[in-house]
Amino acid sequence: MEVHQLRYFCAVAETGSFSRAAEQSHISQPSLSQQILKLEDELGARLFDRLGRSVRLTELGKTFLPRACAVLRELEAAKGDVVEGKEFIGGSITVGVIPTVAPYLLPPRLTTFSRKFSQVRLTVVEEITPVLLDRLRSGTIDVAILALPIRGREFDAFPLLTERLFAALPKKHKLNSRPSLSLKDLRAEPFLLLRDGHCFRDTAVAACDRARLHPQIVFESGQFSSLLSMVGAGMGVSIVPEMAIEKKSQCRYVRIADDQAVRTIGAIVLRGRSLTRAHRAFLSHLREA
Amino acid sequence: MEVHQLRYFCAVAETGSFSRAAEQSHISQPSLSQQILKLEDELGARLFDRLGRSVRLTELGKTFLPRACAVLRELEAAKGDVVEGKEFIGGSITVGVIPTVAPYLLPPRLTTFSRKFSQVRLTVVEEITPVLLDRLRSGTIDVAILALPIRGREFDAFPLLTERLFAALPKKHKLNSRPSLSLKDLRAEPFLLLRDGHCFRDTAVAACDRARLHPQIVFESGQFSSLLSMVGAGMGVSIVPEMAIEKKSQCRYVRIADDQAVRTIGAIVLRGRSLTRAHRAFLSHLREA
DNA sequence: AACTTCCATAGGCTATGCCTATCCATCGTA
DNA sequence: TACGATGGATAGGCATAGCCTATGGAAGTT
Repeated sequence: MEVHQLRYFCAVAETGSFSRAAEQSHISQPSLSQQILKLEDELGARLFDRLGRSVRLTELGKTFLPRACAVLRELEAAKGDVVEGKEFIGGSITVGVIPTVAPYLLPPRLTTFSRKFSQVRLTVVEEITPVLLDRLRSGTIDVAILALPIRGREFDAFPLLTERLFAALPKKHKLNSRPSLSLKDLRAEPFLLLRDGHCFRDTAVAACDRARLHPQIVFESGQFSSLLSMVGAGMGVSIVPEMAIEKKSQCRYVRIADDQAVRTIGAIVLRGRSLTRAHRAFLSHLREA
Repeated sequence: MEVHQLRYFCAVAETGSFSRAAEQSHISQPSLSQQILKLEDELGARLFDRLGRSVRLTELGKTFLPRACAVLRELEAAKGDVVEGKEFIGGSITVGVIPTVAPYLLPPRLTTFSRKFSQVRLTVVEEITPVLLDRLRSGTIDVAILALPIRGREFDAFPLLTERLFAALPKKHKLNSRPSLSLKDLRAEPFLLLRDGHCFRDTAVAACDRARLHPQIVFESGQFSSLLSMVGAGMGVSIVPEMAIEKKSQCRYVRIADDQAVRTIGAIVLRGRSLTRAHRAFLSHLREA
């Protein structure tokens, strides 16, 4: 039983004539005849009485007609749903962010996005990178915003911005006046760093490694604001990305003059996943803003 | 969008794998792949995300799945309806009868039929032959019971019985003692006949014509019982079919010795009309009884 | 009786769905 | 890192099935 057979059947039922139905269906009368015959064959019963003059539904045809119509209606509805679904910018997006980005980059962009696409329900979760990657794989988040690069070809990445790293120094530190400094200059300083698991800790440690620096770590925290408070209190120095700089804190910030002392923030999605219009809108909004 | 594509789509959604779905659908994996691709192409969007390991429905696929299932369900329902409808001996039959048969032949057979096939709703209408033919054509009755033959190849006929004609005579008529008589013997008698339009009038008149008899008609009625009452009252003679003989009436009946003085009762249906099982059961019941 | 109308049949062509073989990417494992 | 296993996509060939035109045959019309 094929869709076109049902179409032809309904056309004949509607017009009361094979010829008319064929015309309406844009096929030749014999072709339509064949398909009706075939349908009747499969059902094992006649659907029409062929009287000399006209054609009339049999009892069975009468019971079959609404069924056939229902199938065609359902089909149209299905197609319509898809088209609509494609046009529609809405639905929900769940975005995951690493903690060292969450407070700085996202809030303003989320509000402008939500204003622009009020149909889209945004959910944000804050997790460290490996958790985000797992959640991308399992589909519990759609997009992750984190530090690039991510190894492997498992994800598609969209870089958003690259920021320099800064040394955070106590207010009265002797290096404060310098426009920039090398990490080597911090050799003697006690360090405050993010806790293990935070990718920016790795970024900072990598930068130190390149400078042959093996810092003594005197404090660890899960968030920059704690580190900066401690730095302001004179416990030591730290390394922070540009976006973490708090103007009104007790710290001073000096740019680190190392071309590799940067971090790149980007959005990634699971490679091969099809993106809804909402997803795409979100990604391009992130890039524009 | 074809039915088999929807089937494959549902199979993939169910099994979460093209290969598994292909196996379940008894086709090769490439064939299934092709059809899914084609479906996606027509819809203009991906229905599945092909991740390395497994396959997952896209947002669009998720909305499409229940639709596709609905179509398939409707289709099954339609098919089921037809099969059921074929098995079922029921529904309704409307049968038309001419007035000169209605009171005699039908009642006993209808009751036995209704007892046997209690699911079938029987309706009877009493009309003269041309009206019955029209109603067969228009489909407002399914079967007509009337005097054969019917001219033309417009109908299919099922002869039921052939009955002799009898002369109905007043109780004290001189011809009463004869075992049979010729119409010529009635040359002198005043005649009572059915009204014009009743086919049996034509049958009787034709018989008279063959006997070179041009009867003087003194009474006309639409039913035999009126004629017979009048005959009993001595108004004249009449011609009646065997089934119209009323044993307890004031008349005497003498067989007419003319091989052509018969009438054949039969059932007819519109040629080319498909008959339901109920129709066929009714026709064969008429013949058996 | 010729003509028209309408559905069915016949024969040929093309498109399409299915097949096997193969490719390519991913994933698990030595 | 390299290799084999798994799973989907691609390529090419074949058979079916739907469509076409031409024709047949029955019924109704002029």
